[in-house]
Amino acid sequence: MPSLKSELKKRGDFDSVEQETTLAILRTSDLLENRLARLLREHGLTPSQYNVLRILRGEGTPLPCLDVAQRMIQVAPAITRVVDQLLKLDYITKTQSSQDRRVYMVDIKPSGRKLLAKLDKPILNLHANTMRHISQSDQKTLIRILESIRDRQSD
Amino acid sequence: MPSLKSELKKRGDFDSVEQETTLAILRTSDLLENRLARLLREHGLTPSQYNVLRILRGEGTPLPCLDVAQRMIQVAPAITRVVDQLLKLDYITKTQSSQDRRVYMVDIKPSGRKLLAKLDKPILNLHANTMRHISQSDQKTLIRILESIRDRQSD
DNA sequence: GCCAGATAGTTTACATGTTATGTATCGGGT
DNA sequence: ACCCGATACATAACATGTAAACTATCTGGC
Repeated sequence: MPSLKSELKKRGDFDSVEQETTLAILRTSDLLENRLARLLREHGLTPSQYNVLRILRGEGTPLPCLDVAQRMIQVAPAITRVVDQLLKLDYITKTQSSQDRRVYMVDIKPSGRKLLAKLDKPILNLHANTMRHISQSDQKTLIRILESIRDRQSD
Repeated sequence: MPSLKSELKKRGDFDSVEQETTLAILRTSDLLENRLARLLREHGLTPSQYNVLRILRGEGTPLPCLDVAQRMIQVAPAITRVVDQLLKLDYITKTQSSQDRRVYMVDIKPSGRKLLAKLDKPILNLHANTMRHISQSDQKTLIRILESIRDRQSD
C-alpha cells in the first residue's frame, strides 16, 4: 500500500470527503506536472515555455502578450519573462504593433514549430502511458466531473 | 459554454482523450490551488508553509527536515527555506539532534497550532464550497480514479 | 584508528507565480 | 488641444520548485 493513502493517514484522517477530493486532485496534478516537466527539460523547455509555444502554434497568427497570458490563466508579469526567455532561445518573435504601440505581438518561429513537432509524439506517449490503466469510460467520467467542478466556480 | 472547453478548442482540438484527461486534471488543480493560496495569504501563510505546519501537527512529534520534505514530495532545498521562514514567523522550532548531529528536528510551536486551529474551519468551508455541486458519489468516483492513476505510476 | 562512501542539510543559480508599482500609450470628454 | 482614466507591458520584491555542488557528519571495513 503505497504513498498517498498511507502518508495521509499518518497525519490524521481526512476532515471531510471534500477535502479528500481536493487533495486527490492536487496530488495527482503534481505527479503529472512533474512527469511532463521532466520530459520537457530534456528538450531545454520549461512547462510555461512549452505552453506559450503551444498556444502560438494553435493560434496560427501573432498574438498580443496579454492574450497569451489570459489563455494560461496567468498574470502579466509572468508572461513578460517567459516571452523574454523564448526570444533568447530564438523560438518566437516579438514586434510592437503599429496600430497600438502599447501592444507587442508575439509569434512562433519555424524553429519553434520544429521543436514542438519533435515534442508532439513523446508527449502524446507520455499521456497515453500515464493513463494506460484507466479505461476510456473512466477518463470520460473524470473529465466530466472535473469540468463540472471548474464550471461551478464563481471566480 | 465557458472557459476550458472553448479555450482549448481555439488552440486546436485535443490530440487524444488521455491528453484531455491530463489537461482537465491540471486545470482543475490550478483552480483549487489558487483558491487555497488566496485564503492562506489572508493569514500570512503560503501553501508550502501551511503544508509543513499540517504535517508537523499531524505527526505530533518532532520530525527531521527531510522527512517533512518527503511527505510533501519535495526536494530538500525547498524545505530548508520554508523551515527558515516558519522559524522567522515563530511557528516552529528547529533543533539539532544529539544522536545524529547531521539531523535537525523541526516541531510545531503552540503559536503554530493556534494558527492552524484558526484556519481549520475556513479551509474546510472552502473545500466544501468548491465541491458543493458535486455529489458524494461523484466525489468518491473521482477519488477512486485519481488514486488508480497515481498508484499505477512506476516512479 | 582511519578512510571511503553514504547521508542530512545548506547554498547557489535559474525559471516561475504573485502582488504592487511604474511607464508608455490610447481614447474619450470638455 | 488637453487632461484623466484605462490599458499593455515592464520592473521590483518575495516565496517556491528544481538541479548541482558543497559542508558536516556518520559508518562500515580495513
